[in-house]
Amino acid sequence: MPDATPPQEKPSYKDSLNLPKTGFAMKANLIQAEPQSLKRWEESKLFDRLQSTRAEAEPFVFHDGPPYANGPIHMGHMLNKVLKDLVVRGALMEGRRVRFVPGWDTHGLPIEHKVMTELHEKGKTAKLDTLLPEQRHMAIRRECAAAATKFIGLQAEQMKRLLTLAQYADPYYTLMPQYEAKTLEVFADLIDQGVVLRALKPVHWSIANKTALAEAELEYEDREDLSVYVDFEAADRAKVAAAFGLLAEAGASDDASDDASDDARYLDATPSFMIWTTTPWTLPANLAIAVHERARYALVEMDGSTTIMASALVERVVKKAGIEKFVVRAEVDGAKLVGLSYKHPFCDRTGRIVSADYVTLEDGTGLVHTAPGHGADDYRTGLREGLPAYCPVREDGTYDDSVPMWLRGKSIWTANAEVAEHLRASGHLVYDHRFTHSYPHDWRSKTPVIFRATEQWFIGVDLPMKRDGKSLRQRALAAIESEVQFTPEWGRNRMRGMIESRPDWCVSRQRSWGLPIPAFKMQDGATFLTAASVRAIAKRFAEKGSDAWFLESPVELLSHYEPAKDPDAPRGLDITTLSKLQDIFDVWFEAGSSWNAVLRARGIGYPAEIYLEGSDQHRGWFQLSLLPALGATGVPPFKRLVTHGFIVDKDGRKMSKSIGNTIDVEALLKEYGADVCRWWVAGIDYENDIRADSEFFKVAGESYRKVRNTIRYLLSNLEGFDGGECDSILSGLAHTSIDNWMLAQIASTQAAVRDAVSRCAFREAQQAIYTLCNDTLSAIYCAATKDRLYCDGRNSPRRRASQAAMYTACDALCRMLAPFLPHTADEAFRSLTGMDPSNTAGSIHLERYRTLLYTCDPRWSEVLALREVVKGELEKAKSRGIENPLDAGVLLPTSHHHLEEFLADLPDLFGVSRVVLARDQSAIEILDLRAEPRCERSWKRDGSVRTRSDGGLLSDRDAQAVGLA
RNA sequence: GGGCUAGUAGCUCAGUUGGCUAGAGCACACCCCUGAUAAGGGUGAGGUCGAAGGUUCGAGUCCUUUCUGGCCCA
Repeated sequence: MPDATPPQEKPSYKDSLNLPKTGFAMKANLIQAEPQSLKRWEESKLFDRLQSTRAEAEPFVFHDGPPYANGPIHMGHMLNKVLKDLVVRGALMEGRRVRFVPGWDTHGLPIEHKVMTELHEKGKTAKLDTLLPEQRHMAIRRECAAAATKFIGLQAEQMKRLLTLAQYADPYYTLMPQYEAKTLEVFADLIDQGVVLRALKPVHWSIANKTALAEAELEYEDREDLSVYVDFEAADRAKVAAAFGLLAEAGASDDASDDASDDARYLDATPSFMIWTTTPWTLPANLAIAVHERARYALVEMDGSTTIMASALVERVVKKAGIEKFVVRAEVDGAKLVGLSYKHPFCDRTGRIVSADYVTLEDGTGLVHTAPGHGADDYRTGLREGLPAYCPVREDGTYDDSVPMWLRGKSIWTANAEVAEHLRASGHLVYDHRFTHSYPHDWRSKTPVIFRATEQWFIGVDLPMKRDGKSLRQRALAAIESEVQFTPEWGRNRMRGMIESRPDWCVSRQRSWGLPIPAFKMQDGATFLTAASVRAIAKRFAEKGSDAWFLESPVELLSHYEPAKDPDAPRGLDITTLSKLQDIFDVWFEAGSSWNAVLRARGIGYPAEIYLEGSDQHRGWFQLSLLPALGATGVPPFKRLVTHGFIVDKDGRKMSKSIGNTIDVEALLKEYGADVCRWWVAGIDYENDIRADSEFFKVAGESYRKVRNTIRYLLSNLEGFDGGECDSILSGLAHTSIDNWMLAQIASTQAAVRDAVSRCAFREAQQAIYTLCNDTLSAIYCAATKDRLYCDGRNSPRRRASQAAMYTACDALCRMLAPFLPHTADEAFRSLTGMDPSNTAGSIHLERYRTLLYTCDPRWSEVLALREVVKGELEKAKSRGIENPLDAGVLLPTSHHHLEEFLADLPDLFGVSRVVLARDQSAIEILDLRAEPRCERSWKRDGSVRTRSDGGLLSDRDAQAVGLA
């Protein structure tokens, strides 16, 4: 049955309210909107305008470490680039002039190896090998340059998509002629300081291709080799005896008795040191035997000979050699053996026992054959012991004339057996056998690789520099100690340790894809390289690029060189007879010269305030920038080093493609947008490992939405409000008003954010902003002022004051958020200031922080504490049926009467209808107002509600607002 | 194997020089609001501080050992 009487028409006041309204959408739609912001900034030349409008501003020198251009960006790049952008944009908001030039590392083996692999797969390497060396270099270099350029383009687009602000129109690449020239100038400065030297160092060497190889070019394959146990006769029996606490021979001691039992005290045969090696061909280069100082060594008598080896290995060795009887005469720590000497079994020299901590007791004899010219460990030991990197093997794998006659000119591979036979014949061979092991091979020729000492260029870290006689190591340690700040602080220890223990820096490589070391060979075989000649070549490279090294003659290359003006020019120098050497620089030397090639060459400033990279760069870019810079300028290139950790998966394990736990940056950007990704980065504790999982970005997205919604709410209450009126309205604000309290919170938060950002404590800044949005604004201020904004007359002073406060808050929030959320902050700012879409020039990113001087009454902490207590009481009152706070009133006891000045705002602050300072009240009491009339417009029961002339139940305030006095 | 570093609620993190019942936020549960509404507010539960031992009146904090990760070397 249809209802006969229609529902009674009640007066509806909804239309008379000032309800929120804004064009700022709740849904961010970042995926579509961000590219539009990006386009607007690009078209309005935001970066350029920031340079020109701040020409006079205090510069902030910040420098980009060049990532390697060999693939799309990954999570590590995203982390690094966003952190850097927070630094850049943070400084911009402080009003600084920031010219951040993005850079790329373009030379080096990874690209060359990739290119060579591709050429190999296409069957083009054979053709390459038919070319003359310089043509071959050029062919490879052209391919490498194309590959590097391709990846730079890809990475730059991805970095821009992360909304990072940098001089993308004019980046730096290490392959640019100007950059190459500036790198050479650093090298020339180091030559001037006297720290560049040429010395031997073992490298992986392919005999088949007569070339040095890098680790990445090795393939490990099984190979059968000859393994030999060899006795090296001690040079001085007495000293060995003494080391083992024995006497050298019977009667050597005056007080020796004739007692036959004392035979045990005598060592009457000359003992040998037994070594083991799987490369008998390196025995001619043996210069030392290494022992471990803390390992035990035994003096063993067996089959008529006396031999020294590690105690732990005696049984195994004896068993292998098939020796039946043996006696351990004495034992001693390796430390006691250090310094003893021995006779080389077939070369006319003695060697000595040295200490090395890489000696293990897993294989062999515990005494390690050491040939500094043929092994990496051996070389290091040799450096420490002052032994030369002696290498009697020529580049074709044959011995030179420094070895005994019977080996000269022989190939090392045939020498393996011959050496063993020779040792057997002379009685030095204890045991030999053939065995199969994993051995490095040249990836191209598939032939076994050897370690062979070759001439290399070094930067000596212990040589005194001309400037002040200090070495690079001394200067670097001093800089780390007191001239550079570290974030986190432990970076200082880490880097100090690395500098203390680092060897000379080998800066030469035998490759194609890199900056040539501009050294020449003179007719007499001497090397020609002076500071002046390097500077002359630098000029030439600046004009022609470093390809000139492979395309031009020495005369052309040295066209800017004037021997007469070069005090270091060698006597009898004849440029026309020079030949070019073919080494290139370690890519780290190029990257490590960027402070000169970018900061100084472009007039940006020196040194940089901050270098910010992953913690792996303590050994990499940081250290290898510090050393050249200290050499060339005497001053560290950075005032502060900030490092971040590595991205690991949600279980804390490193990300790798093979495990399949990587996160694709491109996919993240497509799903969440850059602002959310940046919000995630801003919130992480970047100093340590950073766990990442796609789920975490959902959380960041939620947090972002909270901030966005708070801004949206502020904007929605500012419809038609003119921000220009803020100052005049707020100047009359009562010190005890909630508006003033909120503005004081904005001011202190902004101060905290600025401080945190300047310290790169982005997480701290982000949390302060989030708390401001979530607590101060959303939960407290906006909830409290909702009533006056909605229900007061549109132009009531109370409403206008809150609008002015909200405008100021929103404006400040945009500025605080600008570094973190470049798109959202700009979108909000443009909405706040009423910018037309056609206005493409205006942007938050041209602004800076505004000084906010608001402070609030100190009693506010009491008021807020009271609010917490009241919330608790209201919660309890729910059990009495008072579930809606607007059904409640609050009686405040006498003890709170000193808060009378705050009374006007207290009902709104508590969310209740009425607050009364009661007389003779001892405790807070919640009043049940449900029996009182409820205003049909504001839903408050404030005691003034009564029926008005239109028939509606309204409070006085609401009646006035709708014009019903 | 060495240097540096981390391990606190399901998750992300705070916890000054050792000092009250170890704090936030998110997520979760319950409630309110329905005039920020694919929003907003309130309340609550949740931790033997990686493990073991030690110093101390008292240890998340200091010492030793150890386990599990990370970066860089070897």
